Amino acid sequence: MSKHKRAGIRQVASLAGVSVATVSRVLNMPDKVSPETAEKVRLAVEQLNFIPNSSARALSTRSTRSIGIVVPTLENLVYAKFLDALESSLAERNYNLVVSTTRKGAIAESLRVRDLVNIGVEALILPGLNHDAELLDYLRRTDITYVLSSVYDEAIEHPTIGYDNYALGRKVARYLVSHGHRNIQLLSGPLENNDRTMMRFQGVVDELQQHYGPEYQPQSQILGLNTQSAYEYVWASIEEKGEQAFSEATALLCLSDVIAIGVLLALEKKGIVVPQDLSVIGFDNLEISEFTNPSLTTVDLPVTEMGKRIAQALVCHLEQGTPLISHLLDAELIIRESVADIGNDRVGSRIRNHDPSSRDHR
Amino acid sequence: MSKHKRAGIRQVASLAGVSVATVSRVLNMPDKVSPETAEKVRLAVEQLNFIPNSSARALSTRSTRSIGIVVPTLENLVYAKFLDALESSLAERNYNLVVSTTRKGAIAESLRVRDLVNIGVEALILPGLNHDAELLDYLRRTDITYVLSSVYDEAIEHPTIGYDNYALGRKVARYLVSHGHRNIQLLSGPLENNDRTMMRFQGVVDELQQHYGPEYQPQSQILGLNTQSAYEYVWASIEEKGEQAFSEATALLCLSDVIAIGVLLALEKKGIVVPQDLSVIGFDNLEISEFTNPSLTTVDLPVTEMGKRIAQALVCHLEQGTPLISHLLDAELIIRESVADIGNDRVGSRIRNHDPSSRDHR
DNA sequence: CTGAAAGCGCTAACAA
DNA sequence: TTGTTAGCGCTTTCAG
Repeated sequence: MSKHKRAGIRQVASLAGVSVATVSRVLNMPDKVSPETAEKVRLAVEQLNFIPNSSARALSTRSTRSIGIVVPTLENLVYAKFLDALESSLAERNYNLVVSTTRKGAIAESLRVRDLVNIGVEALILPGLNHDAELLDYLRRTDITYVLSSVYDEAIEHPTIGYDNYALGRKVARYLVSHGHRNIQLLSGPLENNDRTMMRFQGVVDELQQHYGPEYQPQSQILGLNTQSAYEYVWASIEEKGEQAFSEATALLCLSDVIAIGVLLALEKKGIVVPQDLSVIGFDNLEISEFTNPSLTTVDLPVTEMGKRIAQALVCHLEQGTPLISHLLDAELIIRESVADIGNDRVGSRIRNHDPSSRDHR
Repeated sequence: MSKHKRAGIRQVASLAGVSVATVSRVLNMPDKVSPETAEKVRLAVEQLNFIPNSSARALSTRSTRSIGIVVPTLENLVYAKFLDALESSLAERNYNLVVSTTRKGAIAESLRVRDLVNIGVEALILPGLNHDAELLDYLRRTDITYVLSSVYDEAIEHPTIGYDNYALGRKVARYLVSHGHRNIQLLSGPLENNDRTMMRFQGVVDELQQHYGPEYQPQSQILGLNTQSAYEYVWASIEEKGEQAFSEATALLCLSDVIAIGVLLALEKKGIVVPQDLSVIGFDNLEISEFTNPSLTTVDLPVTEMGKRIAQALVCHLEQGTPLISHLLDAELIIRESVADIGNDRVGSRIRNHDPSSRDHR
């Protein structure tokens, strides 16, 4: 196909009868050039199909205008939604997003970070708190701009922009408690290397223990982070134990909507009706969660807002040196139909009074 | 935070007591350097936290090792799955993926392409056949490597790597016909600017007309490409027309699983049982489609394979000049529970005989 | 408003 | 095996 190499700025310059400096000017600061000269140059650019060499420009301006992110996988709507918002916000500011995955953990995150750094991203976004110490150290030593997403932790030395997963865990548990649930079964994705899930888990447990005493331990089951494993787990449980598979529990608390949806579908298939027989609650608020039967009560994670905030924070830092500070984003509990109020006045009233002193009233 | 500027290759060289060429060698072809020197250099690199400037390298080697893709949005699992596979395959070959979205068409694709070209991607991936003529012309003029994904069309002058959406439309329609369906209602996402949907649509219509005569026209409804619009459409139809909302149709053919899922959920909510009362068939084979009630019969699009093929084709072209040729990928119909066989021997047998001559038998 | 020339930081001949 | 040096193609002073 291609024979002739691409035209460079000098070809353009000579064809337009001006200097390369002028060509560069019409490209980057057109108002500093007389309209006629500019026009001549534009013609030459057009004629030669000139595309400025981005590497040369980047080398000269020391700015690649690209930002990298490493996620476990793109096959997850929560990440997809976040990335979508991030990409949009970055694009508005003329930055590009380079995405990299660890293939669900199969490749070390630090390796992917090196790759991104080597191709010249100016900043990095890493979801979660849990990263290789060496990686974090590397980032600090090499003075690379980065922010941890999907989490908020002001105590930590890294900038975090996200939500408080622990608090959300408590919030969800509290909601269940306020609806009279005591025997709650937790269903979660893998905990290892996923601090967000872990924090939610811990939040749930702590909240339940606060209400039901320190010896209280909810049942829990760790599944894959997908609909299939949840579906199969519920299915198998019912096949095995029959009617009383979940008889000890009044609610299934799923740490992710993809799991909750698998649960809902399997329960339905098996004739267990939600929320009459069993309540289900999720995390993420996927698009579909509004339309399941019954619709799913879940936590709406502010991933779109998070994408915007991160883009803004990073760009301000890169361009104006604004310090990167942590942002806490609010996540709302979306109350729909999948949780029943199984009555429990004492607990209910205890919850309604939210200040610490109220606990002394019982 | 940062005061001291990053170390360059000369600092490393002088600290290691060697020349910059040697440093470059240990970085890029370690075996061409004596182990001792290499070690000295590595130490210096370590000590100075040296990160080679990617722009300088790219300028020198004229290779950015990055490939760009423009998609409408990331919030769609079909794209997400494709991107995931693409990214993995690219990463294996040491290329990076820069993703860019048109925000569901809000921004001109050609603009996003310019952005990608300006930051130096070496190749582009554009889904579908339908692109601005000027854009395609630009790509050809400027001699940028690109491939059209998610489609296959050997007649066209552009390299396409994907599936034959028209043929798939026919395949799905044929399946329905073979199960005795005649009154079929099509439910699709937006047709404008989406040649893939359009081709499927056309394939369905052509196949049906082949069986039921040229005057046959299936009912059809265009919806948004999401679960919500499908759900709401079905819901509203039933609210409005009651029992006979879909009484003319025996099957709902959805050109996308996200739509099929909304349909399934709404039908279920309204007490219409699939497939006894109405059959439903989809396109995409999302993870969840296997677990819906009933499970969804759908077309499994080979997006993972497509990602691999594209990565391979592009990299071979860039590195060895291998010509880019179109690849046709096979997409399988996954038969599950959502389509009933409503009997129709004549049609059934007509279908089973697949060669053209069989049509003369009627 | 325009041009000459000095980099930007690395790679790759070429020479030693 | 190692060093010298000339680019890579653009941006950006600094003069004019």
